[in-house]
Amino acid sequence: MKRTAQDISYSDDTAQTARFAKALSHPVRLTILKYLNNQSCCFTGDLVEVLPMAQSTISQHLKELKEAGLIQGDVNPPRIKYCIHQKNWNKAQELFEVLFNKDFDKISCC
Amino acid sequence: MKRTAQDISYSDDTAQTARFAKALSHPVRLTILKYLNNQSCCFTGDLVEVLPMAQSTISQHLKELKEAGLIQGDVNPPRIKYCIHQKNWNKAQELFEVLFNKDFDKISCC
DNA sequence: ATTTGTTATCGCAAATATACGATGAATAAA
DNA sequence: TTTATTCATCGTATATTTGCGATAACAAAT
Repeated sequence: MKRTAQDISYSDDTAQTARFAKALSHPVRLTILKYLNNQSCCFTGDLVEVLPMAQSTISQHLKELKEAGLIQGDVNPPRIKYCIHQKNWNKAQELFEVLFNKDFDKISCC
Repeated sequence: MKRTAQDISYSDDTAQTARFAKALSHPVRLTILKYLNNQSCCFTGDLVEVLPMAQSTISQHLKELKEAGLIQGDVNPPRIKYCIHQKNWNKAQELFEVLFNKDFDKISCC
């Protein structure tokens, strides 16, 4: 019985890092995150004004960021206020730090 | 004349960060990078032994990592030695650091 | 109860990503 | 020259992503 890619199970950290990276892999989502991280929380409508794309498209990107855990939305009728999900944002930062951290005993060969 | 998502041009850093993030967004590629970063350079065959997937699939992931600039391959007939592309790897680290870095004048509202 | 403002979701089309087996290319060894 | 080894590339099938317009959902105001 042959093993294929479907059988692979990755460590929690690897899977989580990949999930975060995927959320960060689109320039629109990066723009949204930078906006939230640097300026303030905002409403969907604020982003619709800034970004030249359909409202439905932006809403979809927000959904992906929310599902990845990087942002959170608080109902503030009739609007929804989006903010960085600080705890998960910190976790993502930590995972990327670990990823880029060389082990001290790395063997260099090139 | 309507503006759509196709018209958007992003800053170099945003585009580059997105490209790096996309390369990091698959657990197999993360596994390869961790392997290279923590242990040593390696040949494609080493990865084929470690990862339970088709050789062609692994080769494809290596190609994507190479195209993203995160690794480099040195011909070492009949094999190819893959290593982290240190300069671009450092650049990626820097871009993610900037991404997660809060500006000091951030306005907190939630 | 109806209307308004805001945002999410649906349905679709096009593009991209993922994985595989089969084949090709290149070099070293026989 | 042939063979063996190693790795890339091709062709293909399936799944996921991206983007849009249209529509639904929901609370607040009228």
